Amino acid sequence: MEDKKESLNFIEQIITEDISSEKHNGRVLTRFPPEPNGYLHIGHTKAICVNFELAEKFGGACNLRFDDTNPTTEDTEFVEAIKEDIEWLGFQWNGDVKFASDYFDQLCAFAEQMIKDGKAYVDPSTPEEIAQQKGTPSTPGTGNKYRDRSIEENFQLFQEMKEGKHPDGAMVLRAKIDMTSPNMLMRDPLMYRIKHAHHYRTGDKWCIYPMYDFAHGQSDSIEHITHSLCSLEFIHHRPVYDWFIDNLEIFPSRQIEFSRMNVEYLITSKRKMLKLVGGGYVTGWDDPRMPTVRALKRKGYPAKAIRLFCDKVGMTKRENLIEFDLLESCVREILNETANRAMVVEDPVKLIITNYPEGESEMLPANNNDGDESAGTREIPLSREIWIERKDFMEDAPKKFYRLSPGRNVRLKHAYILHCEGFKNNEEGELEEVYCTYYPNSKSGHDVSGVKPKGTLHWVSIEHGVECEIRNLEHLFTDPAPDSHEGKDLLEFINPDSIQYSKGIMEPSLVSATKGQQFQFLRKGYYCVDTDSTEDRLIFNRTVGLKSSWKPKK
RNA sequence: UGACCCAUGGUGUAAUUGGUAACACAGCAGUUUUUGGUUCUGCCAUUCUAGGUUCAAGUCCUAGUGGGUCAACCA
Repeated sequence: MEDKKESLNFIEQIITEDISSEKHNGRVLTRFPPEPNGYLHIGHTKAICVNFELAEKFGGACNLRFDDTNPTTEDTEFVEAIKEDIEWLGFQWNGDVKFASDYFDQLCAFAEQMIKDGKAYVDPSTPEEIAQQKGTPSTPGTGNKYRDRSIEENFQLFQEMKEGKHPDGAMVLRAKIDMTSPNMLMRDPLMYRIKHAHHYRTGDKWCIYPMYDFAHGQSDSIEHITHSLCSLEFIHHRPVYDWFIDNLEIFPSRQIEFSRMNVEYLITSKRKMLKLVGGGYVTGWDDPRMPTVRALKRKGYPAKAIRLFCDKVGMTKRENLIEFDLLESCVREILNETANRAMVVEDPVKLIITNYPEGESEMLPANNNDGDESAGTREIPLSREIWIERKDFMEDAPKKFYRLSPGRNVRLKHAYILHCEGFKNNEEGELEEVYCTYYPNSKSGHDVSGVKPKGTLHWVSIEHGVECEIRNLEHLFTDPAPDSHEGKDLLEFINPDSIQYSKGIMEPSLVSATKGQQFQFLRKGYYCVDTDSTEDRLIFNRTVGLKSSWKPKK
């Protein structure tokens, strides 16, 4: 039992081998390298968990480095948001936050070294010409005359680029690798381009900026990253990554790729998310239906649940589409332990306990969480008239309907057993009132009535109940993979009912609930106090429903 | 007309590295329960195809099939 062999995923195996061969003296340093040009989403959480947790598992650390080499898309606002999200997820990065822009001087020196080694050249070709000369994946590219420029001339031109003597797009610095490589990225990749743009950190100091391929590996190397874990889409960059490290003769960081995580109903393309926000399909980046980390948080998903989910999803190089059910199961698993229970009635119907004395009420004790005594207790007021859910009464009920129906018994949670005597419909034929008697000797915890009802209902005293708003959230899309349909726009799959607003009546103890606080509304689901809540009106997001084996058919 | 990555129940992963295909989620049935929640139990269902190596192949080799990826002065 104790010696159960723990299985390692393929990255853990690599790291284990590296440690046992004393590569880097057994040191493990990973990094999470976002570009500060947007908010983190569910897809990022996988990369975050992998990098931070693997480092921790092997006694190492994980750097947070902002890959900020494109001044026109990046902003300090996103730096702050990303840091906040990572901390919320419960991770602490190694030392100070790092920035690729802190390495601009070093990167520039690397470039000059490449030029002096005859391995880089300045090319004034237009983007179209460069693209054309690159060939296609199935046909080799051809070099141009600038490849053979002299070292002195290249050096001179690069200085001019750096000094701002040339306009944007006039020329680029390229690595001289192999224009006939079957790997397109090895066909003399661009190292530097001219951009007379203000950088949010370096200001106007630079007018040339390194490209990803000339910044990422070198930044890893500068930080002595041992294992640079990234998603599969970068696999073709690895030869470039290695080529620069080899030719610069710098610290040999190693890139390892894994498949990104795709989750049903959630999209992770920034462009597509922007479409949702920009088009008003959601209220913003933190709309609880969005796949961003801040949206999931607002919806009530605990950080622990998201991490549990990432762990359960595993680690491979395969394409995947993970069922939304797995995510929800993780959320329920965490919330079941941590969320206090409360009673809230949605779509209420009045129930009158006809033999309960008018004008009287009593306080009934209730556990906040039956599975966790430390969660404490609260008191719930009961009076003659209460709200119950409309769904909990049926005139002609099937045998398996364990709720209210004329002649049947049912328990009010934390209170007494009721016997249903009758009901009244309004003129439209809708249920208006339900009439019951209660067994005074059936009080919860002191039941000597001998009555054994099949079901238990939640309820709220009409006199004491407080109104709130409930936002019932569904998938934003009607299709589990809305962006996978060739020729069809994502917006064709928008779910028009992805958010439904309804009124709820809550037990009075909930009035002191604070933003972000999570509850299980008995028999309903898990709910979280939304940030839109005000002093006098609480708003709850439905985080996830409870599982239910009762399915009323037709 | 190229290169690279991948292929195990419905889904996601595992298999002591060549030795009885297992875990989780979902589904179904039951148990427990003052939540049709929770708990617990059981059931269902798996190695892409064809060759080869081997006493033995999910695992190694070859070919095929299928899926994915690769061209931005983005990262």
